[in-house]
Amino acid sequence: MARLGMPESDYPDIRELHLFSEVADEQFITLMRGGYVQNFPPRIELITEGDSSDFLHIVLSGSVDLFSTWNGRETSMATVWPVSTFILAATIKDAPYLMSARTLEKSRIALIPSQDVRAVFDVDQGFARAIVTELAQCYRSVIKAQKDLKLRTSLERLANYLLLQQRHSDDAAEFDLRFEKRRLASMLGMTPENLSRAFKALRHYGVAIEGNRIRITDLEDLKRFAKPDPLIDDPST
Amino acid sequence: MARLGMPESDYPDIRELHLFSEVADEQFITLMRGGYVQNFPPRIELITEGDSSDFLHIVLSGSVDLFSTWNGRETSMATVWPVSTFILAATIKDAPYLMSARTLEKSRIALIPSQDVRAVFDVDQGFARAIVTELAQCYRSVIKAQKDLKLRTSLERLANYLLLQQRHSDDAAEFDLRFEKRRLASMLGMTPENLSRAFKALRHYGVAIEGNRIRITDLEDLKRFAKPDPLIDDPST
DNA sequence: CTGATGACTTGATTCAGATCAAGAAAACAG
DNA sequence: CTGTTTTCTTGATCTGAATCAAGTCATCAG
Repeated sequence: MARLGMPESDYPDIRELHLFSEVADEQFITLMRGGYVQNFPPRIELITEGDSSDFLHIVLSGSVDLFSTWNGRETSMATVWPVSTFILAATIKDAPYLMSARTLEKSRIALIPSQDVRAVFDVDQGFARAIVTELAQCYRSVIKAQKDLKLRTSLERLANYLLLQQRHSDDAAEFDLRFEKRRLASMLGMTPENLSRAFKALRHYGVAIEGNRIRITDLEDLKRFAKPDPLIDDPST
Repeated sequence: MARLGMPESDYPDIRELHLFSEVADEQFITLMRGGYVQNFPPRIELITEGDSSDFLHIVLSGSVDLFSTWNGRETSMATVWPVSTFILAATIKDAPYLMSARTLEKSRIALIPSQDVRAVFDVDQGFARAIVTELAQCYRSVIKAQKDLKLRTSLERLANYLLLQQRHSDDAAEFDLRFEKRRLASMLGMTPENLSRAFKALRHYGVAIEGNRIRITDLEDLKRFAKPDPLIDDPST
């Protein structure tokens, strides 16, 4: 299934990533030649927390769930969409993964040996700079997630999630959820049962739901309840 | 109170930070000359979330609480001890602070203009590399905190916190808490009342408390309950 | 020493959210 | 299409933790 060397047809997508856009051609080719690409079925565990970080992973299509476990419990930490990388920090530090990863759906994943990444990082300043920006971005994302979790109730988290999804759908009044509800629940740090009840509760604040379809009937009302804050909800800052 | 240019007596402490150890002498001097040092009384707000990041901060003595607020609620995110920096990510990205900071006690803080940091970052490869390691470290710390929060009850968090503090005290059976209990509570994501009850509950697992003094009477018992995990509790990995 | 202030504890109550249990709806295989 | 499996919903109950209220203890200024 796997074969060494990335198909050249995948180069452009990866090259467009902020992380690789400033790498010198020569180094970029080196990275690509050393890596490979695999297609995975849904629900395959790609990495397990605690393992050493042998590869930087890039999601080319599909989606990946980053999750963690302790003492028999499990929680979703983040979802990775194409095209982006994950476990960059472990790769750079040459430290064990803190999270496990599994495909949510059929996914195409590029794998680049961690030692190649570290080697290019040492010689290519454009790459080093991009890594800094990426890591700073990742750090800030987790801080925002932490604030969301510590400062808000689950109902407030859901309300803000819906506002974000609406912006993501070009501010359309109607849009579909991007996940299964059970996974959305885990992402928001709640149980499926509770999510179901939360959707019902949001009817009072201008949200109508039918199956996977969300309709925002009163945006102002929802915003008044959700109190979105760029320092928590804006992924770009 | 403030005056431009860092006192040279502070150079060595800062130079020893991993972040600055690989910077070329010339650049280091530039950074130090552009910065300054201030002594702050306890409970002074140093930065406010949302403000633009004008300075990289370094705690030289004392300690600093990083906290966040939303909708009238407040939570402690982390505590910074000497000698280390904070809000590096915001400085690098030239983005607004995501957290506020206040001194916990009388503290000596160095301030280095963010634009200087970014400028040196662009020209000094050793500095860039150190920043990457530092950011990766910060990122992983927050991930661990997130796991602690999502996967454990408050009692479990306290138990693991005590184990960590014990290691920090050279594995002594007795040691003192480093904070006020009310702040410890906020750090652990619980109320002071609840912390008080939690300490009592841990008596059943080999912990004796009297005032600020903790005595671990049965380490094995406590470990059995706390189930410490290096992927959550070990700050070094 | 004495009173005042703030930190800490303790108990009673409330609340958000988890768990348990069962049914409804949707997805899917044969 | 039909039976099976899985997801989703709904209701009842339980639990961890917050809140409210009152008291104790320690610290410190006068």
